Amino acid sequence: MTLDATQFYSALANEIRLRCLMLMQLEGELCVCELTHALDLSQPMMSRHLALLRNAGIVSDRRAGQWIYYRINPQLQQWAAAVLELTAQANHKRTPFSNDLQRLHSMSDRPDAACCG
Amino acid sequence: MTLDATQFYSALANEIRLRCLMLMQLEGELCVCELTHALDLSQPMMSRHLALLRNAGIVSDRRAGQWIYYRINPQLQQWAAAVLELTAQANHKRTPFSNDLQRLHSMSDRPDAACCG
DNA sequence: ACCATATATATGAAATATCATATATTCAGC
DNA sequence: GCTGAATATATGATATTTCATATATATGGT
Repeated sequence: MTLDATQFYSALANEIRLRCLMLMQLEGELCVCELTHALDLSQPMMSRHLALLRNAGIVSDRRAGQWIYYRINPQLQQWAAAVLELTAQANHKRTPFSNDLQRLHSMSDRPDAACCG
Repeated sequence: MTLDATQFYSALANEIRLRCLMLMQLEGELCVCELTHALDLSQPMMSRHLALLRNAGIVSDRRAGQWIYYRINPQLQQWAAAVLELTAQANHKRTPFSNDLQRLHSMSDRPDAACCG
């Protein structure tokens, strides 16, 4: 069950997945539609990348009604969690991450995960 | 000149390159023949992966006579350097990294980089 | 309660793009 | 010319994307 380093970095070696992870790192829990909107991607493509992250144990998911929320897996090994945190701190003001955050915040009809999940 | 996060993680997303980086992180400067021996790979293959790391700005090289020494680039962005350090700390006792270190240390006729570089 | 419909997400299969490896060759310094 | 190292090319393996379709939950009308 232990995630090895190469597998971990392979998951991060894709811009779409890294952008998702950065958003989760900064915002906590996000549903698929929020991520899809923030990154301006097709839903199947987002679903594919989230499945990969989920199978690697990097994110965990939770269903709430019709929505499925993803977050950084709270059981992720400490060093890997630290890597994600470092990456977010150092890069969140740079493209494409800052744009994603902006698109997320300007989304109307967001399900209210952050406040009452 | 700034290394973006996706490019950085793409470089780490390969076991051979990660093993090289871990050795450099732990041992400092190493020449191609030491890396080739420690990882038990062909020279052209090692050269190819080192070229990728060099082009990405993650390692720097220095010629000394017939040998070329590689190290983690001292000008690597701080967050990326911290990621490598974290990864080494958390993983150096695990396979395959521990085996590489052992093979390196048991190599005879090592060029004497560590002591008089 | 039942049925039709809408919304959110996941997945199978095929097409395409990217990456890794092996072999042969070349280059640079002694 | 020998040794350490880099590059070129061909080939095989993996990853990514897209489209079509499937599942699961919610909603409105009867």
